[in-house]
Amino acid sequence: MVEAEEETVEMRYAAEHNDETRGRIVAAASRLFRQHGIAAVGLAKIMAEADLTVGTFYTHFKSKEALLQEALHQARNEHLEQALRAGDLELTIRTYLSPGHRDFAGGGCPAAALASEVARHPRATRQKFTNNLEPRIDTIAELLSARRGKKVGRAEAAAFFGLLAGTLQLARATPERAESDAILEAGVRAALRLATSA
Amino acid sequence: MVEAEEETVEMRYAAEHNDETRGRIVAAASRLFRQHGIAAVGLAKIMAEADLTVGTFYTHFKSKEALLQEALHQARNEHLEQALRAGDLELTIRTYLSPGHRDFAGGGCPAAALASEVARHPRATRQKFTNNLEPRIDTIAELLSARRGKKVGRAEAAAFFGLLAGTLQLARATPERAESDAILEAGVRAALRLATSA
DNA sequence: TGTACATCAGTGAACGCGCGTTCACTGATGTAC
DNA sequence: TGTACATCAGTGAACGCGCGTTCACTGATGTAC
Repeated sequence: MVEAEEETVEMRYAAEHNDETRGRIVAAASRLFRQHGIAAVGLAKIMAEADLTVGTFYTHFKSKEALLQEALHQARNEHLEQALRAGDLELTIRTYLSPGHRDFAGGGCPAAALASEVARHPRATRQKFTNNLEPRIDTIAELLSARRGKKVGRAEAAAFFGLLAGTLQLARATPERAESDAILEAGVRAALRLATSA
Repeated sequence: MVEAEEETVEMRYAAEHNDETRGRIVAAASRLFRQHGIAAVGLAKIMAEADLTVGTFYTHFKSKEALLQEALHQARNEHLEQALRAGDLELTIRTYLSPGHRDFAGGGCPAAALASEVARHPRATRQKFTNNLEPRIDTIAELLSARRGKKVGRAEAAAFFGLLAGTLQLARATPERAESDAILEAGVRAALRLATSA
């Protein structure tokens, strides 16, 4: 048998067309999952948000779980990224624990919105979730190290991040707005104290 | 018209029988909600867990939402309560951020398990959630005040509690056990530092 | 003490609905010639 | 440059399933007499 040649017949849609559609689905899912929770959002709603019908979903993804993994991989919080990129820990804290972030979960931190739900999903999904968090936590570790003048490890940075995510969640669950605002402000003070202590 | 007399015909099951059944349903719901999430647990599963059939659910509750409110009202974490009652903040922290608590969400803290999901429920439900947390947070405020030798308010205690809940959630979502354990330990150190700082 | 019976907790089947997923089909795309 | 046509993204209806909720019925309970 002679070498089987790769006779790929090239007659499909431009690759960028599919990428663009796939990206629209992931973006819609990422936003809707964070806003309403994973179980509460159906594929029909996601596809409608991406201006498509349900049927074409399986052209792009193997299952809802696969889409979730992709959505967790891609989820970004613009404002937070910006503050981290600027290397400004105090701005990061104030941005994270702001009324804006509290009231706009759809574009916010995936950890605050989905951590407890993701914890009940398959290992592969949890892995995508932590992979997404990892670079952010590493950056926080660097910023904490610089502030304290002493090497701060990843686990310690994760605990610091836990303070931010947990406090935002409590603020979101608190029905009284004034009380919720107070929790955010107290969270900022606690985070700053934790960032600077010996 | 003469005064309409209260001619209550007394011919029903003993009140304690109904209370006992209702309590069994709430206990099952409280455990299952914390373990698998609210949306993921159906009434049939809850009623089966309470050794009843679905049909009788509406004899005891108006709706699933009403049961959820009751379950949030009743949810207790035995070990944590004990540590708080003992007035031991360090034991409270170590109990909360323990592998046991991480691996046993069904009997654990409702905030760590359900905060982000409850945040998307009606105001009345969120109120029940915060009502449940309130005495615990007040106790933490007292313990923090004693440790720091300075009055610590409720919002600040809530932020401290956010650190515990958020860190436990990250530990639960982290697939690598060693990494998860490290996050819990770092959380304990961070909480202790936060508890004692000026 | 024994019996008749009103109450209502509990049963189990059914309701409409939205879910994730499948599938036969349509029609826009872009290459081949 | 124009046309024929293979590909496959997209459509829309259907699948079985479990959901929350309803309801006609059953039968254990415990009081009345």
